[in-house]
Amino acid sequence: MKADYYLKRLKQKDIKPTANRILVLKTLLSLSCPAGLNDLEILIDTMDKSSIFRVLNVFLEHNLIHVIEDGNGIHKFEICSGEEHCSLSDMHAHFYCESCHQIFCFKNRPIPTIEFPEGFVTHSINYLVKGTCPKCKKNK
Amino acid sequence: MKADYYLKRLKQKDIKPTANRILVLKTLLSLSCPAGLNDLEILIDTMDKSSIFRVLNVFLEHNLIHVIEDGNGIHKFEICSGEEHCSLSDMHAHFYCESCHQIFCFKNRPIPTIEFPEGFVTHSINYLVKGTCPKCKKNK
DNA sequence: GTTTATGCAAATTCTTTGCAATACT
DNA sequence: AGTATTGCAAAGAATTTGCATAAAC
Repeated sequence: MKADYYLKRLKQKDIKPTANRILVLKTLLSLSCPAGLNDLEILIDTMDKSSIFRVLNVFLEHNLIHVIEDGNGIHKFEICSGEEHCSLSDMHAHFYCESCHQIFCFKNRPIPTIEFPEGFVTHSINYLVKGTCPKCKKNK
Repeated sequence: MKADYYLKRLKQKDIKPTANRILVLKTLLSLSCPAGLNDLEILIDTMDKSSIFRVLNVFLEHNLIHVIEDGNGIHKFEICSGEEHCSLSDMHAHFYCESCHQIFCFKNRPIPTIEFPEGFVTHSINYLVKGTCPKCKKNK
């Protein structure tokens, strides 16, 4: 049944379900934080990094995941929460701790939107706050 | 007089003014968009890339500039607008065109802030909207 | 049997560092 | 002289591509 769920998510976005794609999806779903390519390579030791990379690209193109950039120019990938459509209201704020380099998701905090001039079409929004997390604040 | 202005900006942030630093500052001030290391290297052909890199780092440490990440994990640097202090209210929204890869600054649009739980200390905020700019929208 | 996906290796791109030479005070 | 800055070269880190093999339909 869990397996069915993965298939469903992939089929929903018109992604042909291969073993590797299911594996990547499963791994992303198991995490509470966005994961980078490196993180995924460590978590999935049966797959080559380039294969993970290509699977992520397929996921991106089909709007199953989206990218956020952590504070260091590294791409982190995150499953779109809405099963149906990865909408703007889906996007939430992230907090990057400059001390421990961890990313925190604030799913309950939708990103406030801004009005742009005529002609600018918004696809996605990154709202990243950089600072110090409670843990690192204590240890100082 | 203009030259004095550069010196003033550097001195304000306790940065020893060298010829190269003035050059980088001058270049950054001449641009309306955040510039990446590569852009700067092209614009400043008298300086080695590593020197520009190190100057930027000095500027960062002294809060003369801040980084924003464009949509592709590339660091773009931008002068803090306030001469006195690079505050949160200084930060503004950016728009990244996924088609022509250009970054647009919306200096008049301050970033709406979000409440984080107790203990999270905010240093800076990146608000990056990705989408299609008016020009690229037309050419499609 | 044709198309699609995968793994390996290597190329690219961007960032960062070591070190010797230069400039500054 | 002594410290800080710079340029060159090369190392690192992350991403991306070419190509031959393997899997799927």
